[in-house]
Amino acid sequence: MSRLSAREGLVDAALEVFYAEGFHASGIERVLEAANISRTTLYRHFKSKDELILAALEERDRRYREWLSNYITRASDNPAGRLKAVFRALELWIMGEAFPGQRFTGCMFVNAAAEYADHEDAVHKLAARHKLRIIDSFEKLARAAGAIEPRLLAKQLAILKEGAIVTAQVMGSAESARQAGDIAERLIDDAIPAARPEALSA
Amino acid sequence: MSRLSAREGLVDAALEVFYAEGFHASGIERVLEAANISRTTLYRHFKSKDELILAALEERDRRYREWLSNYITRASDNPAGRLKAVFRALELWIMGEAFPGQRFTGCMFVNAAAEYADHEDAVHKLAARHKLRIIDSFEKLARAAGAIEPRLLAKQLAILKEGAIVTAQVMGSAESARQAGDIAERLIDDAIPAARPEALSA
DNA sequence: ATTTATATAGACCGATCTATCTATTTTTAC
DNA sequence: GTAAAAATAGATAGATCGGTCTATATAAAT
Repeated sequence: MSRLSAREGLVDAALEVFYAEGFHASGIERVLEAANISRTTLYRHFKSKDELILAALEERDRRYREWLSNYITRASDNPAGRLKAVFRALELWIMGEAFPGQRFTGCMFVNAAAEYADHEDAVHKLAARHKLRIIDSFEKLARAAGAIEPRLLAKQLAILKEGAIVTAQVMGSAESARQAGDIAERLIDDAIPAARPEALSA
Repeated sequence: MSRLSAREGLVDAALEVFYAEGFHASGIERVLEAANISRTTLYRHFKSKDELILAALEERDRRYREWLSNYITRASDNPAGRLKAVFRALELWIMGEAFPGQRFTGCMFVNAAAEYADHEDAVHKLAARHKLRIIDSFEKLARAAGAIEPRLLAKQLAILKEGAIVTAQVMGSAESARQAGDIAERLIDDAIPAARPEALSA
């Protein structure tokens, strides 16, 4: 194992442990045994638990947005269709079919922001940045789809997405994703004149 | 101080500390000094930290639903208006004007469910019960308002509510409450034939 | 093959965690 | 006013926390 893959294994284990069991609740020891690595090695790569948490969240941000992007890109060839596909992706995620071997326990960034409530905390800031990136990607699609107010539509869809995820996490059911998706479809159709059936028939 | 108020002060302090700083991150000591009480007294009233957390969440559930109910009841005299008023209440809460001396750090039950991810955990169950009670209260209003599918409307509004709260917590802004409220108004109007302007003018 | 440099495992550190126990004070009862 | 009962503060226990240190093993270099 090169030193690069040691770091990768560490981040991978951190992602798994912190997502499944929380940040403060999980000791470094849990990560070490999950990564099958020793304390010294961890502190050679990261100067503190917080740094490891930040690295894990950076990786989560990367993987999550890549997964979502891939899913909606394959699901539809037009921007409006891709926005609608987001909520079908959420449903799969909630049912545990998005990230193999990883049980759904809500959005890792929401969970992180909850444990690190201070907005100035680096962890919290990273969570906010992730959400902003998601909104930005929605906005791009909304603009490409010809939405009247792309930023507004993006924020509305983001609210629906968060609501569906949190509800699923707390209640333990995936129906919220479908319900949010239904609302989203109406918002998208209303915001994109060309995509409205009425406009097409006129 | 009677023994009743000692318990009350303890629950009050627990609510404050755990909401502001998280459950695992807050030691018992922080609660003790906030309540100005000794260890022994705590363990006379609660047999463990978990029991104290459960008691604090029970109290939060009581206070929160009472606050929301009072707000929307005063805001409007009809069920549809009260449902719409929910989102104005959220905005006040996010801005820190709902619970005096308590900075907004998201929904305490969402935060609790995040730290206690196991659905069988008593804390998680309590969080789910709170959300169910909120949905039930929405459903009653929706039914009273003459909604076509009261349960569905209630769930939709709940998703919007959760989305607005989580977004506000992570992003640190109250605009999500207004945006969710705008969507909610459309859903409510669409679900209640008698309340639709078109229907009235027909 | 021997020296040098690096990575490792795991003992160890002080601090902090939840929870208990004891010694003392305060309250209650009459 | 005094005895019985209850509640208190604070010391303490035992476990675990994040983080460091040392002694050993491995790899690289010449």
